[in-house]
Amino acid sequence: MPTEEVPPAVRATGTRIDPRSQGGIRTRAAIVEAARVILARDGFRDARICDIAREAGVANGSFYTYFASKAEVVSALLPEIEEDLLDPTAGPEVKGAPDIASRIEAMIRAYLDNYQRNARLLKVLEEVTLAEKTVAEWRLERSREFARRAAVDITGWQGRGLVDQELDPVVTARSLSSMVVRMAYFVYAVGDTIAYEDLVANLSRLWVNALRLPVNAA
Amino acid sequence: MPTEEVPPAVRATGTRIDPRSQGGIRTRAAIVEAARVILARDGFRDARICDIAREAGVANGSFYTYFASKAEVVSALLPEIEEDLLDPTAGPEVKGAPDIASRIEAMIRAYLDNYQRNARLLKVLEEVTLAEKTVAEWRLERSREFARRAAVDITGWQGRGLVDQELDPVVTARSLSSMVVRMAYFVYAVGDTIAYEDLVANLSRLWVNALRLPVNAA
Amino acid sequence: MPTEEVPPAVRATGTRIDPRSQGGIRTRAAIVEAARVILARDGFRDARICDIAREAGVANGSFYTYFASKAEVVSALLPEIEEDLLDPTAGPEVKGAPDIASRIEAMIRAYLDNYQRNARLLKVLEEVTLAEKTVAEWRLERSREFARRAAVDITGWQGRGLVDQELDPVVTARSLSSMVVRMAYFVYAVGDTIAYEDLVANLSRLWVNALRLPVNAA
Amino acid sequence: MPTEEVPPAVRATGTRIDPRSQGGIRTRAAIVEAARVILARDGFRDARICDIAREAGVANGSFYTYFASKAEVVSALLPEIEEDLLDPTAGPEVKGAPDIASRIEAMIRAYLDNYQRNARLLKVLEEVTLAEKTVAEWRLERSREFARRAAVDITGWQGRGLVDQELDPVVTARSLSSMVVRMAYFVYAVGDTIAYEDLVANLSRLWVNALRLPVNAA
DNA sequence: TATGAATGAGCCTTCATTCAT
DNA sequence: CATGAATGAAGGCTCATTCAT
Repeated sequence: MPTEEVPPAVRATGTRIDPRSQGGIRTRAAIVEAARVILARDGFRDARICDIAREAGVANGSFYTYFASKAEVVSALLPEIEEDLLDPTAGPEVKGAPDIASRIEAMIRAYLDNYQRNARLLKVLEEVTLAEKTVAEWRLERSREFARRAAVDITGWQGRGLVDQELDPVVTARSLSSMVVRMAYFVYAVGDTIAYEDLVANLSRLWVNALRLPVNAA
Repeated sequence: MPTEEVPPAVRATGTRIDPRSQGGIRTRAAIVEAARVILARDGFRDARICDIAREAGVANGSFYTYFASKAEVVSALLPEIEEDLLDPTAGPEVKGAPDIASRIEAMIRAYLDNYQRNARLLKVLEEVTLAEKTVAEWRLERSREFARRAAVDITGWQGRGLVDQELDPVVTARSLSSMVVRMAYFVYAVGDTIAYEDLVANLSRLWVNALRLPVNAA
Repeated sequence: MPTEEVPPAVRATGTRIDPRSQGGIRTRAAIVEAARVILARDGFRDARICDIAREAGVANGSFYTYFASKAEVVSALLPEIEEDLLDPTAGPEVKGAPDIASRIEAMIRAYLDNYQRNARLLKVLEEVTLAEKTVAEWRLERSREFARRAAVDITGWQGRGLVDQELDPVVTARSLSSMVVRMAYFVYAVGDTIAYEDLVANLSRLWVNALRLPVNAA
Repeated sequence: MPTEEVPPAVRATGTRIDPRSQGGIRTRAAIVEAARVILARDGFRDARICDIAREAGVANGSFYTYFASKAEVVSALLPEIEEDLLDPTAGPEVKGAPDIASRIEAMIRAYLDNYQRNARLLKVLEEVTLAEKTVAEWRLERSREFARRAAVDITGWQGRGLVDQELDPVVTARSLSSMVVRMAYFVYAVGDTIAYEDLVANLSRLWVNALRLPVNAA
């Protein structure tokens, strides 16, 4: 038990470097990529630092040159996941849809497709969210941001009399998104079996109904 | 180590007793109750067998007289959680509501209240679901069962022309439930801040809208 | 990096057992004895827990059943060293001396002899004192206690007009003891070479002179 | 790992440069100064090479351009400490004292003052002495040298009949110095509390008494 | 000479699980 | 059935040291 005034944790080797050299950048990237692979394979809890290091082709200690913990390397992975998750909304299919209902369907479809592609990693994200407050907060912020943007649309539609005026745009956006997220989680992460087209059709219709959108509103 | 690859050597000896003596029953119950306390306090990952044993006031080894692992004691906790979760649906407020919309609101209210009361444990449930296939399956089954029951209602309403005919009753029930579950999770487990009444009002209206229920249908 | 409110250190497995069973007592004793051997051999810094465990003939983890750290096992060793150190003062040779000067010489002789016997361990003690505040405090307290007792003698002698009235009994006791301790350290721990009898003769004479004790005062 | 058993593989490459360029000299000096700061802050064991390097504003590897180990940089610090420690003896107050007793008191005062100023570093010195044979030897040599010089005085005084003829000048010098050193260590490094003036007065009187110096001998 | 990332041996520590009493 | 000490595999993490640039 350390008796010194300054507890070790304070002096901790917490200072991880921000690579300056070319090699450093490459190594860091290799570790992040390896983490993606190992985390997808083993999940957060069962992923071992040494496996990530080996997968990255670096020494055990090199992991700690760039990250202080497993949680931290996940944080580094987050922005990539973020891009993945946000792209759908802005994808060409969504924008090109002729009416709002079609856009909603395209968005749901894009979300589910993306979830399916990244199911392993998104399950890990779920796991880390539970374990790491910082990640939970990041994720909450992302959700809110996403909801805020969706809320802008909803508010616009409300202004045009297309959507139930009594709904709170932000809570509605969060709720309907949650519905999609959760169903994607059940189907792709937990293993529920629902036919893809049934799922898309129902979720889309539930969105449209829930908003009270006229069928062909554009 | 991924759940599905546990080498035999590590796997617990398996044969756990089903207590016959009075003392045995009491001991087992003490352990289950202690597990509830410790899991709520520390979460699944951080809960230690020895802490549970101490909390139960029994020796370390006694845990293994009744359970082969942490996951197993959680399984023993499951029925209690199940009751908690299912009670709401059948609560007097739900049954006594004058119309369907009120019943839905009462149900959502009951669910949220219950979630709030058991937030810690439900967060653990989330955690274990991620970690333990058996629990994930149990939970999936519970969700389906719940959805099946809700689907019966929906189907009935569809038969009476009260609800959108195009919705698949089962997928719809699962989706709308997921929406509530997820929002409860965000608000009570992750820490999002949404005013309770706003949440209830919106979720209720989204349910009703999504089903296309006429306002005063009973 | 743990994100939980309660830092791990607080929930730490700090609770080490106080052995209840016969076997437990024996094991603990074996570890303490092994620690004595290994510490004497390697010093505090270089002593490894695993070496102590092996020397004790127990598993690595068993060390932690009884002690939370190397420092803690040293603390367990302390009382034994204490006895060693205090015995001299009360030894038969000291008590049986015909006059005060002889008693002082006997005491110094006893102290040096004891130091020589335990040189390795006392060097370790020196090391731990520097590294562990708790041990430093324990040692300081021991020194003071020792000085307090010596001060009683000095005060008595002052009362009888045998000793320089201007000396502060406590500071004097501490200073003269320090002189002996330090010389013992130099000769037996650091490796200085001074003939034993020269050392005893000089230290004794310095004590007597310093106190201004008449040669044959009894 | 005990100092004397360092396996060749672990031993540093050895050949360190003796800087010829201006820059080299400055870099080396920066490292030494940084070592002084970090060692004073963290102690020998807890001081890390990388911290010293950072403090010096040089790269990690640059440390090894000039020093093969932590112990070696301490050796480089030694001469500075030496100066600090020896200066007192030669300080103006000591030389200017009217009689021997006053000189002794001035010397003790100077020593304590200096110890207080450098307490942190002197504690480190204590630590390194325990850990590094070479430093222990250096220090022993310094002590002897100091004692030798003091012994010259004592011998002189004996020749003039001012001092107890039975004392061995060298052992006496070492012993009385040890007394002062140890008390300084206790008060300034370990944290004992003795009023400064009491300490000075007692130590001075003990010196004078121990030598049997007539009060006003000059 | 300076740089700073890479290395990896090595020690610490935990805790699920067993088993003799 | 209860006890509680013993076990030891497993992984985390550090940091002195090297070496290519």
